[in-house]
Amino acid sequence: MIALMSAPAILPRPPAESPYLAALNEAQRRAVETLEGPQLVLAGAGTGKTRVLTARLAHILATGRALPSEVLAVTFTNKAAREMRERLEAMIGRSADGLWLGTFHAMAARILRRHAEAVRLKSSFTILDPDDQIRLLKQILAAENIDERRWPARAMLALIERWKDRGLDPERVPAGEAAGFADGRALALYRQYQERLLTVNAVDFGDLLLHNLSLFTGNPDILAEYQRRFRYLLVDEYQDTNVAQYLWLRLLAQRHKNLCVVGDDDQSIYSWRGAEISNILRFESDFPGAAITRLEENYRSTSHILGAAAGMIAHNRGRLGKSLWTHAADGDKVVVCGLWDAEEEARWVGGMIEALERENHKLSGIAVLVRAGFQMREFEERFLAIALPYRVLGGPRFYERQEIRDALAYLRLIHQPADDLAFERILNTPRRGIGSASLQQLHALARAERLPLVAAARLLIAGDRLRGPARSALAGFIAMLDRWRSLAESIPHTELAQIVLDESGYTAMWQAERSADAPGRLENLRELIVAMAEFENLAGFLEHVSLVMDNAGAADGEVVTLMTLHSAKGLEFDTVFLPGWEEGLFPNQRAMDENGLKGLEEERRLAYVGLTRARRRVYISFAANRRIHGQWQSAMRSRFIDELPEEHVAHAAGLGLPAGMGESPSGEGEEAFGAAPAAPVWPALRRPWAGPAQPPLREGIPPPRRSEEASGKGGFAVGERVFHRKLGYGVVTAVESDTLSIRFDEAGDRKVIGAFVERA
DNA sequence: AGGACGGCGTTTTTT
DNA sequence: ACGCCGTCCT
Repeated sequence: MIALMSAPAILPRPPAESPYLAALNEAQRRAVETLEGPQLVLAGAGTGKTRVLTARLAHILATGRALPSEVLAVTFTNKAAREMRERLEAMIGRSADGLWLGTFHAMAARILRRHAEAVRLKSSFTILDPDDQIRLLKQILAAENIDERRWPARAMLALIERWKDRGLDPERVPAGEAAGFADGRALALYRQYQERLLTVNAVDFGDLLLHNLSLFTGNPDILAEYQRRFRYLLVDEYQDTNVAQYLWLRLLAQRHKNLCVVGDDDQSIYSWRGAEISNILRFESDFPGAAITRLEENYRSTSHILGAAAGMIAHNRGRLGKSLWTHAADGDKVVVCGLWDAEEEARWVGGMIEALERENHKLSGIAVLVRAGFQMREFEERFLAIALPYRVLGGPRFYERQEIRDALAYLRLIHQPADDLAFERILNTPRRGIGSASLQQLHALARAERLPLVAAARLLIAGDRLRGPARSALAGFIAMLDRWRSLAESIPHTELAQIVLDESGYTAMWQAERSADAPGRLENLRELIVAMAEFENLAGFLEHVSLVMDNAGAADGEVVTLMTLHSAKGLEFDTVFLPGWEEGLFPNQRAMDENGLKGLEEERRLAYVGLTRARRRVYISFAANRRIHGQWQSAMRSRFIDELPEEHVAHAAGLGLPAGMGESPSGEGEEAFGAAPAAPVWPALRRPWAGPAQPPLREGIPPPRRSEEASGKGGFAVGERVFHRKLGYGVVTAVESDTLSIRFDEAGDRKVIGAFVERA
C-alpha cells in the first residue's frame, strides 16, 4: 500500500564538491554517482528526473571517465534531447559537442549513415514520412490486386510497424503471424515493401532501428567498434522502449555494461505503438547485478494530489512500486464534479478558469487534459465564446503541411535522385500536363528496367513511345531538375530552394490560388527557407526535417493549454482540469475490449499521468450524458474517480446536476473550494436532444450564431475594425472559417467567434 | 479538371 | 452525426 510518509529530517550535507552534486538529494545523488555497471533509476513523476540525467552526464564528463564522444544518451523526443543538452551546457559551462545525445532515431540514423552500404543503402538515403509510406504501400497493394477496401494500406502499415517495433525483419516474422491480412499474403507484402524501400534508397522510422540491428548482427567488427566507443549509456523514459530499442541498447552496452536507464513503470502509456512495459519490469533480470535507485521525493505536487494519484495507481498490479512523498503542504483537495453533458462540462471548466483568472492565477499555468481529440471541440467552442485565450497543443505540424511537403519533395529529389516518392509527388505539381497516363508509362518502364523513375523518364524521353505535349513537358521537367542539381553544387542551399520554388512554378501556383489559406501557405514557404539558413547544407537540413523538426511551439503568452493526456506527459501546470472521466471514455472502452486488464491498467496509468501533471490544483469532471458518434449516451462516472481516496477528494456541485449526483455513497457532499463558476445554474434537468435554443450564456453576450451571417462571404475581413462586448474595439488580423483573430486595443491578441463581434 | 456522391471510420502519436 | 477520402461522372 502506498502511503504518504512524512518528510524525513533534513540531514546536513557535506560541503559541495561540485555544484551539480550539491543540489541533489540522497537518492538523486546515488543515481548520479553510481557510474559503473547497469542501473535502473525509478523516477516517479516530479522527482527531478531531468536534473539527475543531466547531472549524471556532467559527472561522467567532469570526472574524466569518458570523452563526450564516448557517451551515448538517448531520449524519445527532440524536445527532451534539446532540454537535456541545454541544461547540461548550463551546468558544465561549455558546449557539449561530440556527445551522442539525441533521440533513438537520430542516433540510429547517425550510425546508419556511416555504414549504409553494409545494409544495401547509400548514405544519402531518404527517411520517409508516413504519407510516403502509405503511398508506397498503396502501390504495392494495387500491383498485387489486393482490394484496398478490405485490406487498407493503413492496416498493413500498422502491421509492419508493429513487426519493426519488435525487431522483426521479414525473415524473422514468426510463421502464422501474417495469416490475418490479405489471405496470408502480409509477409510477402512486407518483403516487397522493404525491397521497394531499398531500390528508392529510403528507410522508414522503424527501419532506422531495424537496419541498425541487422548491421550489428551481420558485422561483428562494426558492432565491436561501437561497443568499445560507448563507455556510458543513458536512456530516458525507459518504460517507453520497444523491443527493437531494447535489443539495440543491449548490443551497444554489452562491453562496458554501463547502461543507466531512467523511467517510471507507472507512466507507461504507449503500448499501442510498441512500447514494452516489460522492458523496465525485467531490467534487473536482463542486466544482472543492476543497481536499482528509487527517486521518491516529489518536488511538484501537493500531498493531496500525490495521495489521490497514489491511491488510484495502487489498483494496478505488477508494478515495481514507489512511495512518493513531499515536503509540500497538503494544499487543496482534488475536486470532482459531475455535470449534465459535455457542453455543461465545458461551461463549468470555462467558469472555473475565469474564476481563477480573477484571483490572478496565470492562464499559462492552467491546462485542460482530455482523453481523446474529439473532446476538445466542446472546450474550444466554449473558450471562444467567453473569449478565453487558449492554444491547442499537438495540432498539425509544420512539416506535415502540404506546401512544406511539396517543397521538401523538390529538395529531396535534388539531393537524392532515386527518391521516387518525391518525384511522383511533384511531377505534376504544379500542373505541367504530365497526367496519369504518362506516369503509368514511367512506372512500367521503371519496373521493367529496375530503374528509379527519374532514370526511366530519361529513357522515355530518348525513345519514341511518348509524344506530343507530355513528352516536352517531361523533358522540360527533367532538364529543370538537372539544372538545379548542378546549381546545388555552386550556390547556398537557401538560394537554391528559392530558385527551385520560383522556377518550378510552385510559388506561382499558390499566388494564383485565391483561397483563404493561400497567403498562409506562401508565408510557410518563406519560413521554410528561413529555417534552412540554420543548416550548413541541404543534407543536414533534410535530416533535420525528417528527424528533428518538431513543434517549435510559438512562444505563447498568457493562454490556457488544451491537449490530450498523452501529449501532456512530461509537462506540469499549477492547475489541471481532467474532464471526461466516464466509463467507456476514460477508461476507454476500446482499450478495455482489445486489451482487457492490461488495457485497463494502461488507462489507469494515463489517469495517473494526468493527476501528477498538477502542482497545486486538480479538477476532475464527468458528464452524465455525452454524444458519441452522433448518438446520445448516458454514462457513469469513471471507476478511477471511485479509486481516489476519499480523504483527498472534495465533491463540487455541478451546474445542472443536483450536488452529489454520481458521487460515491459515502461521499460527504460538496465542500467549499474557492470561487464558484460565473455561469448560471441550469433550470431543471434539460434533455440535450430536446432543448430549443438555449438561454443566453451570460448577461451581455449574445448566444452564438454559427452561420453565414457571421462568417464566410458575409463575414469579416482582415484589417476590419470591430467591436466585442467584453473585449472592446480591435482590428481583425486573421480569419479562419468562423474564427477571427483580433488585435484588441485593450485586451491584446485574442481569438473569438465571428458571431460575437460586430463592425465598429 | 473539378465537382458530386457514397462509403467508412470515429483513442492515444513520436520519430 | 459528421467529416474525410476515393471514385466516378460531367
